[in-house]
Amino acid sequence: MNDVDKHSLEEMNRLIEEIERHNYLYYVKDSPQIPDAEYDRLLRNLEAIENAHPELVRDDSPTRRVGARADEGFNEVEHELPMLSLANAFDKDEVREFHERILRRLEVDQVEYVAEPKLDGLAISLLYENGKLTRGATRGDGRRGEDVTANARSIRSVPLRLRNAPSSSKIEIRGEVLMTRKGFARLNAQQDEAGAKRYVNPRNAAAGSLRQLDPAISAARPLEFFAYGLGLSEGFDLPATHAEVLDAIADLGLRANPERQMVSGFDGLISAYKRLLSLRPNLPYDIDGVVYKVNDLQLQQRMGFVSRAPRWALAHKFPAEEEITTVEAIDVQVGRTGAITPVARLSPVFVGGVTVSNATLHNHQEITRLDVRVGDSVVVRRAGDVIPEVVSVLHDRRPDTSVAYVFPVRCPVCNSDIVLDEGGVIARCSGGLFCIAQVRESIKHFASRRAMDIEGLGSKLVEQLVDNQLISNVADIYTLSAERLLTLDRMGEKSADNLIKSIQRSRSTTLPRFLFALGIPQIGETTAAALATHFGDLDAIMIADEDALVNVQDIGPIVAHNVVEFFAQQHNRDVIGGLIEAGINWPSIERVPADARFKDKTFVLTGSLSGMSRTEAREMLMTLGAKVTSSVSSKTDYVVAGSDPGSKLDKAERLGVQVIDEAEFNELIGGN
DNA sequence: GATCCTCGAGTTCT
DNA sequence: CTCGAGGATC
Repeated sequence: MNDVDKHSLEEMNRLIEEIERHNYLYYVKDSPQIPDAEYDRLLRNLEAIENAHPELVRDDSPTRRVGARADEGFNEVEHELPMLSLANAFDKDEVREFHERILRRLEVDQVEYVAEPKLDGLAISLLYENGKLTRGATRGDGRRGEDVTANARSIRSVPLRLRNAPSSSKIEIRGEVLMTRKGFARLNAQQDEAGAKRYVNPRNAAAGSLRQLDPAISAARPLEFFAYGLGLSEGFDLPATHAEVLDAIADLGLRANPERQMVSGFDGLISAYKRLLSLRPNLPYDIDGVVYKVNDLQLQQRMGFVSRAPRWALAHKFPAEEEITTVEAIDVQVGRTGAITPVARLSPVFVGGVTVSNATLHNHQEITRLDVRVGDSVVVRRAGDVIPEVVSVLHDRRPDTSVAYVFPVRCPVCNSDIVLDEGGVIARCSGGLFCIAQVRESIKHFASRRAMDIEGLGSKLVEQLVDNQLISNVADIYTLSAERLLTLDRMGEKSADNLIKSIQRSRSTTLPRFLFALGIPQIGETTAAALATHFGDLDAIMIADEDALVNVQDIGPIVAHNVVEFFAQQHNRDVIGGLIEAGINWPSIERVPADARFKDKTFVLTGSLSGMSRTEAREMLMTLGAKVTSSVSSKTDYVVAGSDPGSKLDKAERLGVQVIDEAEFNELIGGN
């Protein structure tokens, strides 16, 4: 070997070592020390040397993650130590039994466990011989699995070489391959673009990706690996506890789950379960439970196995996020704007921790996309706080007698024609004021918290009032008397009195709230506030023509037209007249001084503040001239993060928007 | 004419 | 919270 080659070889080995170190820092330590671009540069440098000296290329080089296509499918491999399954527990009592059985068998009064999330992916085994990855295999039936070495190599969080591995060793790492929720969403978007089939959930996507015959496809999929234990371990000193095993695995360069924790006793198990359950919605990947393992390996051995599951471990499952149920009926709802929304009435099913009996089907397109019919078996999903949705229809379970769903052409409430609006997606009842459903919904909107805030006048009561013809428009609310209210079912003196009081309170309001309450199409809280500040009083808005309206910030020709149209209708003018007569009043708009402290500053509030409600904070900011919006963008000046902030915080950090906490916020506004 | 930003509207259950 | 679309901007 000449000097040049020798130099290249040294440089190549140095680069491989450095890349492996950064992989370790990134995946295991979760603290990258160099930007991604710098990492890519290292990879490219390595590639350049390898291209110049093909004869020197090492097969464990990080550039060699993607191998050749397996045309013949996967070979079967036998696990030297079977990959066992875990016993499941679905409630506390089963966990208590598990714990008490362990205490009894081991004749101890307390026992320590490791608790970690049960990742919803697929189990694989990675075999490292003398530190090099030589085989990756799926779990299969536990005894035999499929050889997916080529695809396992393409996963970035699977090191091709262990760090500090004993020279003569055979170490089998076991863990879970999964796809993050973000990666899953991205993949499905790509599948859509390519006209390919969508995956149902991240687990299926991970399984499908790992089983691609072409490792190049597998490599392009966002797969991740988390180790949860050891299989075979020859030439490697086993520590005394499972927690130490996981730490040792991390030292070898693999990622163990960062949420693992040691707990003690039954109460410890349950608190770990609760902690992970609350963490669940915020984790980047799906988990379907918690795994408890006796920490002490000697004690594990004394516990032994039952059939194919260890007695020292238990999977405590969360309520499933997906369940199968049947569609009993498809109804349509009529919204305040006449929007016709189809709703699937479901046979009640416990999913994601609550009982779900309704799920929106959004619109006729969605019904066509799903091809859902009454009588169908459907998969319903509810993850975290997310609203339940019908994910898919099990078409092979469809009864022979089923008939295709026909979208109604007439409003089920008022029998008016249903028309598609411009986009062709939203169907609307053309009944307008003649549709009692639209009247009911617009009254509910008027009374709602963000509008006139009439406490006690909720959905049920509005329906009662309208159905009993005590009111037929929003002005009628102010003609109600306690005596009339008492004629309603389940209405006592106290409730009637309280309602009259809150109606009275609502007479004093603000112009933006009043405008919003009217329910003018396309006029929400923000636009209502813009109208109010621009024109100053109601009369000016009512007589404004389209040209005048488009001068308002964020109002264009379409919205302007809606506003003019609304005030042109005699009925609307009458109702507004009635409301003013009934004593609705608001303080005249205080012009925000041009030198206001936060003039032209945009704020977004997230999480809850301890000192004031979000609404209070918003109103305070607005009086100081600030604009308060609901979504973060590059134009946002400050994001105020209270406790338990939502996804807005992540976005703010990504966009580099200034984030301030409650203390800083108080300081900022305190200067006034 | 295309692209980005933001608002409005509708949604489930406790 | 998410989707669709109006409005602003280049």
